[in-house]
Amino acid sequence: MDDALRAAVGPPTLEDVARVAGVSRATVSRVVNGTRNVDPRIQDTVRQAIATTGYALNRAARSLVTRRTGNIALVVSGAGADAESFSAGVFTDPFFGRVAAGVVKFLRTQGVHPVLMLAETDDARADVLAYVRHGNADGALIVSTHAEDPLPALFIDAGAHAVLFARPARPLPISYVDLAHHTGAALAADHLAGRGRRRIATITGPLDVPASQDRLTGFRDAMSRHGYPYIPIAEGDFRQDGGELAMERLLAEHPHLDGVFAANDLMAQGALLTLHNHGRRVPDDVAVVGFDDSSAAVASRPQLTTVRQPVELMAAEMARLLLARIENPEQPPRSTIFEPTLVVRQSA
Amino acid sequence: MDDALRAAVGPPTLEDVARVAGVSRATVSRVVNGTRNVDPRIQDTVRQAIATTGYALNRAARSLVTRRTGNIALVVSGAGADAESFSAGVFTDPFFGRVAAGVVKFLRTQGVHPVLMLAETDDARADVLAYVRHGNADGALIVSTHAEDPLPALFIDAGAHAVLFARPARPLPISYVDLAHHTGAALAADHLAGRGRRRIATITGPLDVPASQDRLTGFRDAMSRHGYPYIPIAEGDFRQDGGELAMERLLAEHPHLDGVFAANDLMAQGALLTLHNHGRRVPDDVAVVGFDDSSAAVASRPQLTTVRQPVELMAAEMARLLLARIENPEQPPRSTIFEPTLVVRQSA
DNA sequence: ATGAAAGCGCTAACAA
DNA sequence: TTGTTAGCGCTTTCAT
Repeated sequence: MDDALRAAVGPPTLEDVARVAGVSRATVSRVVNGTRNVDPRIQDTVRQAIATTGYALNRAARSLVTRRTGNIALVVSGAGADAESFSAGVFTDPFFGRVAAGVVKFLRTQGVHPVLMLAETDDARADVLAYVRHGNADGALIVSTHAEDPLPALFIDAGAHAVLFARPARPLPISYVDLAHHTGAALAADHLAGRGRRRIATITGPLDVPASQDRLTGFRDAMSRHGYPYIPIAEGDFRQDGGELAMERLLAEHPHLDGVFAANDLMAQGALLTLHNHGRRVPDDVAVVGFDDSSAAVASRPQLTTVRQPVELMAAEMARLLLARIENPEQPPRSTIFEPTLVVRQSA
Repeated sequence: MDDALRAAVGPPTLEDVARVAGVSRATVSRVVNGTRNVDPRIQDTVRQAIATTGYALNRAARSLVTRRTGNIALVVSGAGADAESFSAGVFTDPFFGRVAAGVVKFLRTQGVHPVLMLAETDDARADVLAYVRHGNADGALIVSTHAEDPLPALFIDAGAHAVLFARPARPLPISYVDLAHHTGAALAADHLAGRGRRRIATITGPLDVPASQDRLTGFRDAMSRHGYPYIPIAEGDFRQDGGELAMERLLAEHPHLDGVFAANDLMAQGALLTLHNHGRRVPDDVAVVGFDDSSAAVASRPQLTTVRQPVELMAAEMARLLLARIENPEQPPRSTIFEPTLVVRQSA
């Protein structure tokens, strides 16, 4: 009778479980939260009661008192250039998909959930910041698409928790994960040199992005170790079109080149297209090495030899760093740098 | 003094705003929620106070009383085939990125936030269902990657709100958005026939997926209207590899074909590669039409003539349908079917 | 049109 | 080890 009434009223609460188990709300709460200091036999009783009532935690209620939500913001942030096309483009980039996959898979082992947010305008950035500042998420995972993204600084100023994917353009007291780009580029250089290539050029990413710079200097350093002090370069934009155009320029100025290192796979794919249009066979005439090991690497023909960036692992680590920070806010910013590996396929 | 104390204590609450504005909590709440019956002058005062205090709503507290979270689950659900590779692949598909973009952009106009979830195993599905059943999200947007996804039925049985992207394989009392695939395929057929192609074949998607079937029958119907009752087909898997292989088979059996309709752009891209390997020029020797107008359509060379699916709009509508359902749970399931358009580029 | 007050479900002192 | 109790910040009757 009483039970029937309750059933109609809503989902079971701690109170219901307590009544069924014949204990207090507090004890049930302790069991639910895995606190010690609860008699094993009572624990069993409580668990029984939880099962029979079909109890599930109300996160809003918990959140109200603990001031934790169990949610974190997964933010894709841009410099605010062309806001309209931004969202379409960024989510379509296979890179972001890998980040999302890595984050989701790690977070669910922790019972934490990612809230997807876009921060492509000043207003949107303010919203994101307000959202986490006001406790609607416990922190933010920020993936910036541009070098001068103001969002990380906003988070720092507000004292809100955040972890970045990739080192910020200017030093900031904030945690991030990144790749040893220098090492990765050296892997590419060694491979190209090892295949006997002598006239080697490189297509860089946008040079205001730290990763682009690091890949370029890493490549140059390694090549000069191999005895090639001068490396022709063409700046790209990390997109396929940019790769095509850059390759055109390189070919115009250096028609006899026999090796190219592109700073990401999308541009390498573009380079492949241009080379093909110019009748160059890959890898016979020109060897091409990409960077990332994204889906583009296996989608292109020939498939790309490329420097693998373990994006999913990096994303998981980013989430781990954030949760650690939330757990222990005193802890200073920490960063993790991952080591790249070379994946040899057909293009070089 | 009192203010300084408060500032150290935490973010401003309704109470703080009320004190500053010299009104009661209830009045501030009414202003915040846009309720009528508040004196315009008092509204102004309150808004002032909100601004000066930097007040922002605590969603957990609201959620506790309204039993709404303002969050919805954005679920990518698979049949559970190979759970491991699933997440990597699905988020990398440009299709999912477009859905996410459309959903995020629409939801933020409504002050609602999407929580990203993966449902690739039975356990994960149970988690997702429990999550929304227990009020941690107000409903779910489900994007299934396979025909026999059990998740929609689970939601229906549990009485939880959900809207699907694409009609389910077997009829279900649930809202969804979809495309007029039949019409889209006819667009492709008309275009191919209009270009004077006579020996036309098609690469289909997995034939247990409704969309694949609809595109196939739509294509056949239109072609027979053009006087071609027989159309060779090869079944693909909606991925590039599958397109390559299907094209191989088609070419082996019908070496003289001069037109191909692929049921999505990824497979069309694969077909392009195979055709190229066999020395066929596109569109001169063989015209190719894709489907989706995804990023692959502009990334391939030649760029694809394709049937455009307005995925972002469809995703936004999906979110709109869900919010409407949450607002008014009595309302029966509703579906919206979008019209495709033909985008003519270079491949046909 | 406004205010007073109850209470949403939970956690965390504090007592016992 | 367990129970009692006081809120967390908000919405929402019910009075006024």
